[in-house]
Amino acid sequence: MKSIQETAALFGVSTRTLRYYEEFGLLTPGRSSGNQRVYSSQDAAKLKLILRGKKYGFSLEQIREMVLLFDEDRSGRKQLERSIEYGEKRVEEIERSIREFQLLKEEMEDLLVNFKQKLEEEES
Amino acid sequence: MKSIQETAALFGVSTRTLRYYEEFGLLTPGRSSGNQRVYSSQDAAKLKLILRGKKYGFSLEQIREMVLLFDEDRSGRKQLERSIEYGEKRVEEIERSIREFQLLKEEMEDLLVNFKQKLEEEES
DNA sequence: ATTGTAGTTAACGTTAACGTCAATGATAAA
DNA sequence: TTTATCATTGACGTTAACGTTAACTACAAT
Repeated sequence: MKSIQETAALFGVSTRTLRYYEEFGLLTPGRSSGNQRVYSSQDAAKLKLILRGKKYGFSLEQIREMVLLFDEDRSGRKQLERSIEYGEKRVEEIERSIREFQLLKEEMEDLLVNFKQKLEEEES
Repeated sequence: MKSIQETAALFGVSTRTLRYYEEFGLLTPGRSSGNQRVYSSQDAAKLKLILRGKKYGFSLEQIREMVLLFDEDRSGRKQLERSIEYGEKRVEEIERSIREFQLLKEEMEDLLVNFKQKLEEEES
């Protein structure tokens, strides 16, 4: 159980960010007797996923959908099945992303080879 | 040589976007006798790179740096060498991105396995 | 020559994802 | 118990990447 400051420092984000994520419905830390936010390790795990998503350009809206997957409060089996289905779709999307990233990499490598050839031409 | 409309339609962006990219210094199409923008195939190739970058969450600022790599007007050898160095750095960054994406994928797959186990437990 | 569509610049509007106060309440240290 | 932090909820400010509108010009077709 950590305070908002500790959690923010631990993940390198601002406290405002944590409050915003809560306001946005992404994170729902508990409250102390004096109404102060307390972050469990569950919350931390969730935050880790959120930040990983952010790192790769997903919007908070998309992340919300992804994170809802990992909430325990799914009601019943149908919900669970739909969650799995949705999760598998996401994995496919990520696989597609990886492939396209690889393409981007290859394109850049090709262009670099061109550049190097130009350098060698100048040499002679 | 295409008009702004044709180019925009071809790439699925708005004309405003093309004008903004120019204003931002990313794209520099030629002008017709009547001062209207004309896009060459070179411009189109550049635009393609820009959009690919965007797709993966790079900012226009970062893209500007990347795209400058591919401009022909590099002055002299030193510039070319620096371009290559910078390009190789980018490739490394992309490789790192790919690795982390793969991690994200694996994490999600693990979570899906957990979900499925829960489903099976309910079954019994 | 006129009409309709597409183009131009300039300027203000918009949304996401926070940053930054301000006014006030909670907690820990002396 | 006072003081110094740290917390809370508004509310307004900010930046990137365009959208939208206005007032005007170019061009293609009839």
